[in-house]
Amino acid sequence: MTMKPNDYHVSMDALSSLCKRRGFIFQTSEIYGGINGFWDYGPLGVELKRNIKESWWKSVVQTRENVVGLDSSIIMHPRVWEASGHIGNFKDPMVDCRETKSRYRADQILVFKHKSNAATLMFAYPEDEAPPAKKVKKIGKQRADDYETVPLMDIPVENYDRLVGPDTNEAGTLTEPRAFNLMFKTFVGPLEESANVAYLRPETAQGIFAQFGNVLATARQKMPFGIAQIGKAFRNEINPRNYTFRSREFEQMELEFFIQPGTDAEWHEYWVAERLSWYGKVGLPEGRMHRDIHEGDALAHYASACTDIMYDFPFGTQELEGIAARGNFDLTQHQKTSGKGLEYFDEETKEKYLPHVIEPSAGVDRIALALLCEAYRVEWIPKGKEGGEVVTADPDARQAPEGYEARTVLRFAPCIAPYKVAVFPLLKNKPELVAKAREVFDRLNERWTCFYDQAGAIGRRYRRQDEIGTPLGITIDFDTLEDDTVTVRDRDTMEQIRMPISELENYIAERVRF
RNA sequence: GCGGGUGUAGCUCAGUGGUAGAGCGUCACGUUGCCAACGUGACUGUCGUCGGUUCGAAUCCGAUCACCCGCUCCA
Repeated sequence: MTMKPNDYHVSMDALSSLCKRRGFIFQTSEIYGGINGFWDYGPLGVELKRNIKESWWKSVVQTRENVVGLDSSIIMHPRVWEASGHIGNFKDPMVDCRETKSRYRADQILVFKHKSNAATLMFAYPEDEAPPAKKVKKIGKQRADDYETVPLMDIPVENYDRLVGPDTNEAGTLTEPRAFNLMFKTFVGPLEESANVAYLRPETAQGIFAQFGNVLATARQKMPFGIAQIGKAFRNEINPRNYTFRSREFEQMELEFFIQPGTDAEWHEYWVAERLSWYGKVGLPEGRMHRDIHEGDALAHYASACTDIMYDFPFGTQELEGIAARGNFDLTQHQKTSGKGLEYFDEETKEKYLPHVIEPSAGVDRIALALLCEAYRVEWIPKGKEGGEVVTADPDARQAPEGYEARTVLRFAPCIAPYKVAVFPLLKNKPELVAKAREVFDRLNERWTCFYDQAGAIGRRYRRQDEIGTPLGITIDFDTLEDDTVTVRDRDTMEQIRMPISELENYIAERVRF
């Protein structure tokens, strides 16, 4: 039997409904009405996330001699954020120019406007420059003598439509001033004083840079080598949206891979390829994955390359991971701000340098969401026992066509499925079957997450497991009592094979391997 | 942030001023020899929250919160 590819997009309503119903994802503190941008993972969701993180850790850290792990604290010294540029650039109200994409501090911008308050054009300019008298003449067709200077903050936002930005000749391109500090602020110690202000980290990366010296001194690593970290990060997003995609509290998996300066391009390419291969293994097909290569203006000023790994979500193609070549921007900043030397002495070349870094930075929650979107199918299967082709349901159709019935299934890659195996006695009122099933369950449960179920008809139990993505179902029947064989039912094909209990562990190990 | 929409049982939803409902699900018992069977019974609600109008509000009004859609935004 051939399966059609998942060539349609699940509706996010249907997905979030299933996630709630089956215990993957809940709204945080739901009984109090929830909070925008925060989500909880239920019993199945937490297993899914653990599998994603463990798979990443294994692939990036444990199977590599030259990558080590770190678990840094969420609250760090505030000067970390000064060094990284997270404080300073973003604590003041900013205005953006929609046309030139420039960003200005609103309190450093002045406005040249007509003294009479007439509805003529107004001209914004930086406070350290002279008023733009020429623009008044050329674009505004007015006399500069009739104009006066006022702070930008005094201009009502509703008049921005006749405000010309500093680097443009067109009116109405400036956004209203907005505070851009997206870091959560808190206080260390019981006194809420400004001296005690601290921040929840907006990324895990800076913990790695701040401990670069200690790891270098203790881990006996030589260039190139990496430091990896998985942990929570917090951003006070203006507008969380798309289910769990943009949350205010989220989990990152970040690697800082330190390299000799000049080898940036090759290592960047290497990690893009490594990471794409990992996405394939956890179940995101090539056809749904894209690289977004940042160039020119889209590149941060310190980066020499950045490739985003994108996935086709139902709500659009969105970033799962960014892989940036950040040069030595961060180590330079921390060295400067802390006054502590962070240079590396290369015994081979007898050179001392600040290593460059390649940073693959992935969002665990986004990957979990992508895996759920990808895995979710409603299939129409022929009624009756045998034959007929399974088709992927039209997502807009409300009912299966005549002769078919709907089946909801999460086709997770087995390595990330919350439960690997479900074990069923064929009938619950036959003590011999139940006893044997418990015996098989206990044995398998030592190695894998297993689910035992004896409630209801066997077909119903299979379907329940389909809906939570359990790849294998094992049924103990009367033949088992005779010859110690069981049926193993495949989630995707719904086909069954008969197998001795003694072979089960090898078979499962092979099927669920990463 | 702006505009529109929606909030009733775990899920999907009906209920337009007069005693809170259905299907599915969940659980128990019985039945059941492999793909959402059946029977009986049980569970679940401050009708998102707060306030107002009214003799009386799930229903009308206001505010607020959350979610969805479209813009916007996303170092």
